[in-house]
Amino acid sequence: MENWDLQAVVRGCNTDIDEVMEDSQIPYFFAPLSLQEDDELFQAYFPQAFEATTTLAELEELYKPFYPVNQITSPPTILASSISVPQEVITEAPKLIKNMKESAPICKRISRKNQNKRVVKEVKAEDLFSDVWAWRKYGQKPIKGSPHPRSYYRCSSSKGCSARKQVERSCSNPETFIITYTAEHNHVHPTRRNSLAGSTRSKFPSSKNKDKCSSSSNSPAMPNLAASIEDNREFVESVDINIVKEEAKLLEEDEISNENVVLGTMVSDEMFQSLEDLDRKLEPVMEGLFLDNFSSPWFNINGHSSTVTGAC
DNA sequence: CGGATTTGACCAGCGC
DNA sequence: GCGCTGGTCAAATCCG
Repeated sequence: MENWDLQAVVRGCNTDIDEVMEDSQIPYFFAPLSLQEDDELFQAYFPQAFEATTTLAELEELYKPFYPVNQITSPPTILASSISVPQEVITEAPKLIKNMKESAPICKRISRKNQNKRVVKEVKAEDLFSDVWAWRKYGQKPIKGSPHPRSYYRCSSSKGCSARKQVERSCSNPETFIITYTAEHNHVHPTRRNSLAGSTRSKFPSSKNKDKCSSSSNSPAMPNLAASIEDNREFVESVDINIVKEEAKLLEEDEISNENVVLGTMVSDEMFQSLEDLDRKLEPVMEGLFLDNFSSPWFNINGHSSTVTGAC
């Protein structure tokens, strides 16, 4: 939970927010706010989690930095005392958001060229290629400010597929990698994981490659190579047995990813689980909250006022 | 030999 | 307009 990389989330905040908000009916509360905004919004709605007492004037101050002034008639008035928040939410939520804030690296602007929807996942090294698609590497670039190069892959499962993914080692947690999926597959899932056939070179290198890669330990294509070779061998031996099981799992992950797209937020699996737990606990609270406050013009869900120009 | 990776060159968007 | 930077191309090379 504490190791997930907020770079992914932060980048997610920079996706085309207007587009996401237009495509969805998501209340603004769950829109991809910047971390600062998210923190402030949460603090505004759950002041008990931060302070014992909060005045309405202070609440208004908290709102100021992130609601678009020209859209606001009057910020929603919420009596802190009227909100009944479960104790565990009060204790867990601030930690979660605090972690988000603290571990958030410098926010990077999303690609200018590719404005397609993006999904970012943080995975461990052994899961780097554990999806049903076949990926062909077509480039690698050192990224300014990052000690690790970024690798570029395109889908080779089908000719003409525009799906791409970028793989970059996490700065905050070098044992994990940030995968950014760009564009969408224009074909169905392969019936079998044909990526196994096409990517053996990256997954299970020969001894020659081993030497080569051991000299460049930060090669994203060969993460933690020495340590994972044995794991990879075991993976090969068990893959036929596990392939159905794995694909089921991956399909499930795909669904989670799709959900992330809808939310316009990119989270690691651990993070997603935590957010889901938090969401479940908040659900009864938020239901009433939305009805009372989010139907007001202040939350212009479908308009174009949701452009966020916060800390990112 | 087919398909993969590597890597330098090139292109385009953005900020100054 | 220019430089920086990220993304892509494509030739060379590698591997099964």
